[in-house]
Amino acid sequence: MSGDAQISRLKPGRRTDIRRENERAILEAAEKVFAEAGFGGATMQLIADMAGLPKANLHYYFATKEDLYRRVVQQIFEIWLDAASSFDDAPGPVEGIGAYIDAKMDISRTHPHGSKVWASEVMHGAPVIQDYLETTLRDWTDGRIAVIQRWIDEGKMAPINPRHLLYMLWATTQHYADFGHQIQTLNDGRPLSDKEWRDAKASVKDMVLRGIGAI
Amino acid sequence: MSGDAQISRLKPGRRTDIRRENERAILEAAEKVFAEAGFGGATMQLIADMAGLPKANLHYYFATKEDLYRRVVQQIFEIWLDAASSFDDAPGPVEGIGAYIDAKMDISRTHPHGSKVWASEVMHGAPVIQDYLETTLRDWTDGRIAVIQRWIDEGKMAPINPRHLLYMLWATTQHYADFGHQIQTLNDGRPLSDKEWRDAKASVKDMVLRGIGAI
DNA sequence: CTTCACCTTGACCATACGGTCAGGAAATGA
DNA sequence: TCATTTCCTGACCGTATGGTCAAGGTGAAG
Repeated sequence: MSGDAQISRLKPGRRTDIRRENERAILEAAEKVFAEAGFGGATMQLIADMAGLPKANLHYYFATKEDLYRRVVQQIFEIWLDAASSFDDAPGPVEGIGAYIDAKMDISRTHPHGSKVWASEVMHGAPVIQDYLETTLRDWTDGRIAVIQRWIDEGKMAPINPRHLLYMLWATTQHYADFGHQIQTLNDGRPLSDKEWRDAKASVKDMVLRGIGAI
Repeated sequence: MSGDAQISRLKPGRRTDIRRENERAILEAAEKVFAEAGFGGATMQLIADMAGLPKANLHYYFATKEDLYRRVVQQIFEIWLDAASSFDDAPGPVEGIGAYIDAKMDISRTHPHGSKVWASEVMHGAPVIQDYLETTLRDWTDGRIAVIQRWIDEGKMAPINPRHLLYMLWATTQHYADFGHQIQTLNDGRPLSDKEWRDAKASVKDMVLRGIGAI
């Protein structure tokens, strides 16, 4: 068993490749369609077309529309959590929160669809990922609140409410993805350039770090 | 004609009352359903049930689902703009931006559904209110940027980028409506109490006003 | 070559949805 | 009272959607 597994990992075999590649293409298309149309507005047909597969093939890899949606949301949540590591091992708020803002702003730029799907899911009452909110997210939040409180106790920042600081960080960074269309419209219809993204990141970091008395 | 109009305004007449009351009930139900299910997930039947009317009656007052949706979004946008007046006639950022944060946080608490519908609309590319973004919102934004820039020039706040300050204000205040479910989950499943809302408002104002060097 | 597990897909189905309509009820004004 | 406008609604329709299925294709192993 384990020998076979190793061999198939080294020499993947076309079968495995097909499955992996098709699932990847479907998930990528699904993320985009769910983000642009919402769960209710998205259709399996549209996802199939975008993935370049017949609709029946989608149901071969993902039993139901809800299963596919669940996978998309979970995928995003994991990216989300990975970025959270920026927070850890930082000596103080300037480094920790600064790196976290950088990471989340980068995700907003590279994964705008995922951010929208997440936002939509939460706005509709988190019917699919409620358990994640109650376990993983709550634990993560509590841990980060403790870190921030420690920084406050050590006099490295002003005594603000750590919970509302986290909300502000989430809101502000994800805004650039979720409301990207509005931002683009107010930017004369053009997407933010590299320079404008750097300005955005710098502005957010400046306002937040100054706002918590870290600089 | 004008005489009749005046009379019917003073003594409304049952006809007018019926229309106004039914339209109000439909719009209220629609706002909630659109917020909870998105445009695609909402059904006219569900809105009708929630408004206590047969579905066919909805189509008597609103020709299509899209017409009804459009009215809901417009309604929200107007509430939005009214709050913006907090910004004007303020001697400086502490009063102006402070009042704006107060007003927007209050709206997030009293009109969470509307905020979600707006967010959903923008996230999906603003198919219905794109023209509002390009005209009314852009003009409003430009005006407010000018005001902020004046405050900066007068030395009343730090030289931050006014545009990104506005984005932060929108993001942070609306987060309490759009992500209210997540906030409630992280609050042990309970909605924010009066005191917790006061804390939230105070925290946001404190961080923002300190962040822009106004206090 | 044969076998077998895995993949592919056109055709099909039941359902639910937005929207229509005809005919009746109710209110208003003359 | 009668005529007219407005309002109400059950029944209906065409369409689009999520999902199914049976039949066939394809590559790897023996």
